Amino acid sequence: MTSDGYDPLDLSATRSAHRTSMGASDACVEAALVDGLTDAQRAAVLHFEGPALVLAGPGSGKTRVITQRIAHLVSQGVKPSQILALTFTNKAAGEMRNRVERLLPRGLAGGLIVSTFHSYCASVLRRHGASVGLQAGFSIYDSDDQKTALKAAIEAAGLTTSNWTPASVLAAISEIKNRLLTPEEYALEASDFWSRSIAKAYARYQDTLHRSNACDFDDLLMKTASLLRNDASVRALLQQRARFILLDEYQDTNHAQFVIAATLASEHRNLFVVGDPDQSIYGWRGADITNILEFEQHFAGAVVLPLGENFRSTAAIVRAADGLIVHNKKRPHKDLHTALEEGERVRVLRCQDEHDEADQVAAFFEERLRAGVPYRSMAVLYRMNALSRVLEDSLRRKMIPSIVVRGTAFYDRKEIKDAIAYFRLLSNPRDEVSLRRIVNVPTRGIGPTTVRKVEGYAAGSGYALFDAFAMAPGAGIVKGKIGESVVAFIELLRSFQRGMDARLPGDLADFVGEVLKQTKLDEFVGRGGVEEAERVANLDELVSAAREFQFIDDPDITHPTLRTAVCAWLESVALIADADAFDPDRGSVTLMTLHAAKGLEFDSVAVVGLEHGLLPHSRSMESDDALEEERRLLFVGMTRAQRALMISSAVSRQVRGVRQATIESPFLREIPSNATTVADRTPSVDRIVYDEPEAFCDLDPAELFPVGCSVKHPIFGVGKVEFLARGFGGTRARIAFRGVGIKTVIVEHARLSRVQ
DNA sequence: TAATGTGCGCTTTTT
DNA sequence: GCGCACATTA
Repeated sequence: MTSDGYDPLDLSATRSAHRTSMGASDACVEAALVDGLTDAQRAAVLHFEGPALVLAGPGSGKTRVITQRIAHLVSQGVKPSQILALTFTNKAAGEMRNRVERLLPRGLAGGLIVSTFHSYCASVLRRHGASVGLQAGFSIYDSDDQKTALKAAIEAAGLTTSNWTPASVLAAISEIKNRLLTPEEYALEASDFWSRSIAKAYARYQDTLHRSNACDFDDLLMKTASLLRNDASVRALLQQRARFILLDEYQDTNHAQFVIAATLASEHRNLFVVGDPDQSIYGWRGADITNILEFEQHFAGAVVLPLGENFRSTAAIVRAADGLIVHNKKRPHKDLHTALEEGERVRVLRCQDEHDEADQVAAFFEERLRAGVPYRSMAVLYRMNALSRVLEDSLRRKMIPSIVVRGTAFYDRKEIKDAIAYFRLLSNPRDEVSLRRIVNVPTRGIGPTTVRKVEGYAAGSGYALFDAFAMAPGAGIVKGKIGESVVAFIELLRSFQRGMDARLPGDLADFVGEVLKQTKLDEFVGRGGVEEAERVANLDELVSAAREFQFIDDPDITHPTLRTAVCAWLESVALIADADAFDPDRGSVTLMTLHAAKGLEFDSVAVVGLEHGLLPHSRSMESDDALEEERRLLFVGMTRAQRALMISSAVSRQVRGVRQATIESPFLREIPSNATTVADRTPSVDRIVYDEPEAFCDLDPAELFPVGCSVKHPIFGVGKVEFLARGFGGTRARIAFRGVGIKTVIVEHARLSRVQ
């Protein structure tokens, strides 16, 4: 995916290929498709049948290869409806579809599926989910909903929750689901206390999801995989629709995705995957890098097509990035090169603090603007979202327009989640998470005690929770004012449901507005001051979002109703990706995480926060694999830049309210000095401290100064190490100094030495 | 039951 | 620095 059309170097000779193809005959299309491609690109585009792996380094034109290959297949007479292209984000899918449509004569792309893995699975399950226990209106739970469901499941099962956090349990469950193990299967292999507890929690959690007619992100994949395995007729149908499969970002697929792809491809064996092991950055989400490394073993007779030439970045940037990534031990040898000019060196900046750093980023962008580069071709990348605030402020002060790319930010707001919960409950009354969420929002007197009563009634009678609420007043479970309130609540929802079945898809936005009004949700969030007014504005924004939602008629559904549209809208909202919010046409500098930047390119890029504990992140420093993934993350960031790259760190940084001294990222020392210019903005006193201990940056402080050892500190004297903890900015050691008392120091800074 | 106050703990990346 | 869980008061 390309960020924009701005391209001062005309870095690629192939960009104009599509322009000559409009309305041309098939033969002309054919010629135009390969015109201007390199030999390697042409080989990939012209690849026809059989499995193929395209090893596409950064900037090697992989999106072009995929789109032109699709067009090529169609020009060869392959029906678009037999081509399935899967990407990582909706944005990438949309972009790819657009490009293909531009390459083909008008209307020829009909029936082509270009989608993300998750939305492809969701649409498969909408249609065929019954045999894996999903009804059409099923809800898709995000991590917040997952937490709620897990808590409810654990509570209902009477399991103790101390010692484990919902997040860690969910991470474990996610890992199990990626391995495609059901609760029963996992229980068989669970032997120790922890895994047996997880097995129980997993089983209960799945019960809750099943009762709620809901699935989480992992279920979308897992249930599709199991559907393909167990239902021969659905398998045959989907295989037939997938005569040619193209997978983008193959290095980031997990086991479940591998199984789905392999099953779909097993009939026709036309699996064409594109990826780069050096850009695998989702290992923490279950991505399995061996999928791409062992592609040839998995698919006999596979063709491997390397695209090594970088058409994006100038030579200095490529040299810097390559110099970094060669430090990864677990990687196939790969040559990264460019024929482009040397260009300017990578600017390495050591700043005083995060404000200084942000100002330097602003200065960098102002300089690039003077060089004729528009703001939309500039980006700041960082390891975590929390770093965006300071950058935003600084850019705003300098009058530099900027936008933070975070697709889910809007839908993370409480009032928006509440609103969405209403619609989820309307399309799926079994959705317990949504029901619990809004049963008393706005407050209508149905508090926790009432909910618990009805819950007990549901458990005893076998009713679904929603039905139990509907029956409770009549059954005398809830009485008086509360009973009336429950009746009114249920009746309100039922009237909305009748509307959903009677009205047409075009009424979506109006309906959304009506529900917000009649539930009085807008009034409820609006009472109060300025912040509350903003919440109301957000709800209005939700109505606008619904208005902009394009409901695409599904040829399989003869009479789409408003219900169909609500369902489709909810699905699109659930599967939104952070990167989807990226819009290069806004004329602003882009701020986003390194993860979200994958697949994009910009003339000028600043990567900030190159500090030990931040990049590499402290949570990634326990294993070599995780550390290598952090290195790949920086590699991805650096290779986004076409002509100017700045990477920076700050000597001191405030993280969640606490200012801390930092040390430079070890990655900085891996970047070859013949590709960089270094500027140190810190006072010389600090420099002495930070330049000296380079030698032991690589060594594990825990090994150097283990708990119990005696150390000497230049100020506090001799003491004994009591405790070590890794954290932001390095390793903290609690040391009991003789005559001074207990002090906590950052090992990397404190210039400690061992004494016997 | 609702609204407000207080203390505690955690702390990345995201479909 | 923030959000969540729990406690207190009307």
